[in-house]
Amino acid sequence: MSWTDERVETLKRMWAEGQSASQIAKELGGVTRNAVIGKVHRLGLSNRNEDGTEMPAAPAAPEAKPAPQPTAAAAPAPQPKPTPAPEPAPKPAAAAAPQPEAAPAPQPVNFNRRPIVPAGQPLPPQPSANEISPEALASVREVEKRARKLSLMELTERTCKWPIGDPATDKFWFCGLPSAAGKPYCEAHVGVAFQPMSSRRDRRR
DNA sequence: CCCTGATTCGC
DNA sequence: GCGAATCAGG
Repeated sequence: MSWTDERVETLKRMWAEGQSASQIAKELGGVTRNAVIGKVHRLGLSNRNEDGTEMPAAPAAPEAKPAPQPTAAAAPAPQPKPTPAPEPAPKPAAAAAPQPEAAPAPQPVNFNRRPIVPAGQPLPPQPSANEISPEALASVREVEKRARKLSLMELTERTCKWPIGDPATDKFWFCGLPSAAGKPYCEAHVGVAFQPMSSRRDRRR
C-alpha cells in the first residue's frame, strides 16, 4: 500500500478528528499504526501547534481522563457481577441515571471494626457522595458524541458496552470507546454506572 | 496487559 | 519517503 492522495486525505481528516493512529490504520487498511504515526510526522501535523501559543487547558483531549471518582468512604467497591456478556443494563439515553447498585445489606449483627455508629441512623449521609457529579455527566454527554457506535457484534472485552439510544429503533448502538481496565465501560461511563450506593436503605425487623 | 504517540534508523 | 522496532508514557 502506498500513500495515495486519497489515503493521505483520509489520514489528515481522521487525525484532525482526533482519531488514534491505530484507528486510522485500521480504517485505511494495509498499514500499521506505526506507519500512520510516521506519516503524520512526515506531514508535519503531529501536533497542530506552531505559533508559540500553548494549549495548557487541553480543550479537546482525545484521551478520556476526566473521571472524578468521589472515592466511596466505607464502600469496598461494589461488584455487580462478572458477567462478560452485554448486560441488560442501564439505559442512559441522555441524562438518565442507571443504578446497577449492589446493596451490601448492612445487618445489625455486623461484627466489623471500630466505626460502629451509635444508634438510630446507621449512616447519615455525611460525605453525601451520592448523586452523579455534574462533571461526570458532562463527560458522558461529551463522550457519547464521540462514541464509536458499535453494534453488538463489534463489542470486545475492551470496548465500552454502554448502550446508547433506543434498542427498539435502529438508532441504537454501543459506546465502543476503550473500556477501563477490567471494566465493561469506558471511564466516563464507569463514572456514572458504578455509584457508591444509593441513599440508605434501612430495613430493620 | 491494554493502549497512546514519538523517535530512530536501515531500507 | 517509508515503517518496524523501540521508547516513553497512561
